[in-house]
Amino acid sequence: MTTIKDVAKKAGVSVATVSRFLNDSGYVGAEAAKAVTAAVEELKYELNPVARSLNTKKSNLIGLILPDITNPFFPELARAVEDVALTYGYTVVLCNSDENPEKEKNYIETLKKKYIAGFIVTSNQLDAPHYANANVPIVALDRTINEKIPTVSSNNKEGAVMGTNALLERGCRNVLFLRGPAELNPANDRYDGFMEAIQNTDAHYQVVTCPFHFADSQKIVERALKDDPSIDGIFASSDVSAAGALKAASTMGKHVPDELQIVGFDGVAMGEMLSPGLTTVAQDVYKMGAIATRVLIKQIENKKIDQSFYEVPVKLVIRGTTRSVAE
Amino acid sequence: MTTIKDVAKKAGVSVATVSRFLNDSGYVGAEAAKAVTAAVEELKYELNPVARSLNTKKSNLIGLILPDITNPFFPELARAVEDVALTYGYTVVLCNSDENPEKEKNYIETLKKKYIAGFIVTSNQLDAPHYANANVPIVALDRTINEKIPTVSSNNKEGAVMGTNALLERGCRNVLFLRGPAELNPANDRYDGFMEAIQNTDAHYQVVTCPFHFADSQKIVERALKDDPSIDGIFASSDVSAAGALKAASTMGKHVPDELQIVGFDGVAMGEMLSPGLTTVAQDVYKMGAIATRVLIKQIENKKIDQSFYEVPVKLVIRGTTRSVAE
DNA sequence: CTTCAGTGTGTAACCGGTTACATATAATAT
DNA sequence: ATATTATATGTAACCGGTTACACACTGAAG
Repeated sequence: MTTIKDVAKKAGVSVATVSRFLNDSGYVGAEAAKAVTAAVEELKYELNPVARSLNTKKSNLIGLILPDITNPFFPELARAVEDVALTYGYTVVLCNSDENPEKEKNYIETLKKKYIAGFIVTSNQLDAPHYANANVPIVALDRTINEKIPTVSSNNKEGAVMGTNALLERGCRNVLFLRGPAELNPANDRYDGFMEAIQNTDAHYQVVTCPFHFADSQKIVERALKDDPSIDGIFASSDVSAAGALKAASTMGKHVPDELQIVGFDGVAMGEMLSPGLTTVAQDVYKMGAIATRVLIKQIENKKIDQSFYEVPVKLVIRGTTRSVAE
Repeated sequence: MTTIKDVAKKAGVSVATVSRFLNDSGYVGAEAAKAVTAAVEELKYELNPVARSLNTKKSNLIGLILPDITNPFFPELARAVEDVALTYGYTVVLCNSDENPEKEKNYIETLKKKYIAGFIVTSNQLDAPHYANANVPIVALDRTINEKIPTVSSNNKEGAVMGTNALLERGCRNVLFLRGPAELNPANDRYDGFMEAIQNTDAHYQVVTCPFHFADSQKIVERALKDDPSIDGIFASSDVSAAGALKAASTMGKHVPDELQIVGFDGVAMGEMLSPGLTTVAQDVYKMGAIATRVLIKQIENKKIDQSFYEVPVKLVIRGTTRSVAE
């Protein structure tokens, strides 16, 4: 392995000059620069990032902390983070937290020892001290941590309004809202949007709390449909729940979309694979991940960040679980 | 930050003794050991992994190279790798290669500079030199790289036999096999299994090559169904293709499973969300990832590995896209 | 002709560990 | 009693970089 010393010798300068040249810091004369360039080229020198880290107490590692990569929402996020990180020369460490604060804290501690550059975090531990006091750049994704930490999120409330209206415009008069867990910020925002859209309307509605879990959602919807067969529209706070609802409709012989219309929220790929295809409020998950990563890198590189809250617009994707709108 | 020197001073010994004690290498007297333990405790000393890496040219980083985390097959794998890695004190770096050899090579080079401990690789670049000559522990997942590199894989061939028989036992007489891309080892094994199971049978069959892609699969199946309406069974080499087939059946008004039965391969979570639920040959993806990681870590820690090929059994999961078996 | 800021470069300390080597003592073998 | 081995520890070099500091030179300002 060739080191900076080899380069220095070959170029006939000191290691300090080579280092300065490589880091574009301090003064380096034109001749020295040329000699170093040539030596680097000839020896195929590549800087040792570990040695650098030890000095600078910095690295190009980014930690991505998420509850569970297995949840269909996250892979796309991870993909975006990795893509953007790569173009900026950063490397992504994957951390499944299972929403467990101990695990999160552990990751943070472990990676800080490696001089991790920063974290992108998706967590429900809203105001956990290990984030607030982490003393390392952080960007929160999809869920607010605290005011000092930049957040990127979907426009959940507006999305919920859009989704609700989609159902109403298509003739639903008795809507079941599948509300996500109260600990989740986005779930609350979606709930607010739903309420805002439906409240001054003559439509009936009911709200049921429902985890973002397929089988549970299915069960909950089956019961709701049994209790009130006149439900003609379901707005689920997540696509997984919507899939559960669709399955419930299928097992109970409710025809979708003729007897029952369903709208999901998320826009995961699975939605189009269902039959009928799932109408949903699609988040631009990739974009969220990409923005989060760029904002994080700006923070890391001490560049000014213009805002501390980024809201990514959401889009209604009409597929087969809703009818064409009545004029 | 407290360093090994602080500990040495506090314990009244030299840094060498502290290091030896911490690494359990060389001799350390009982008194010294006690003093060091106390000092570590009192100062809350934690070893700096970067400094250690610089010396030892080792790290506890594991690279996970996969085509695209967005592909529903991989998140579960990643999850398993991360889980196991964590219990052994390793950290996982996520690498989306897009099957691009340049990107793969790049990751390997970049991470080797960080003294990465090893790689888990899922790649189609079967005999790529950057793997064969990587000079770092590697375990291949799901796809064979070369003979020297341990591989863990599903029992694809046997699984395909099971899937085919499931269709035949349930009365299919004209089976369409959706064959995966020829570059993929598992696709070939599944094809072999299908052929073996169907060949000495009086059932008709046809084989169509079909990428592991939903919309493409749907289109291909729609055409096949149009060309030959007597097809009464489809065995897809992947669940995503099976989902496409199911969708095709739905758009063409073929009732599943009465007129057409479908079996997939993979066992991804999406399968149960479809209506009807997808009958599939399920791989134990988590187990594959877990085994791969353990084998890799054994390699890293220079422990003997008993075999170089691990085959994880596959399981037939019967759901709604197949009928109950005729007696 | 000083003085001083800007430019260019090298020496050596330092980041926080590991480890080869030297040295010393106690235990065992011959 | 002496040689040999196992145990125990410290000193200092080293891993491969960064950077504070000292020093030298140049050109412009006063």
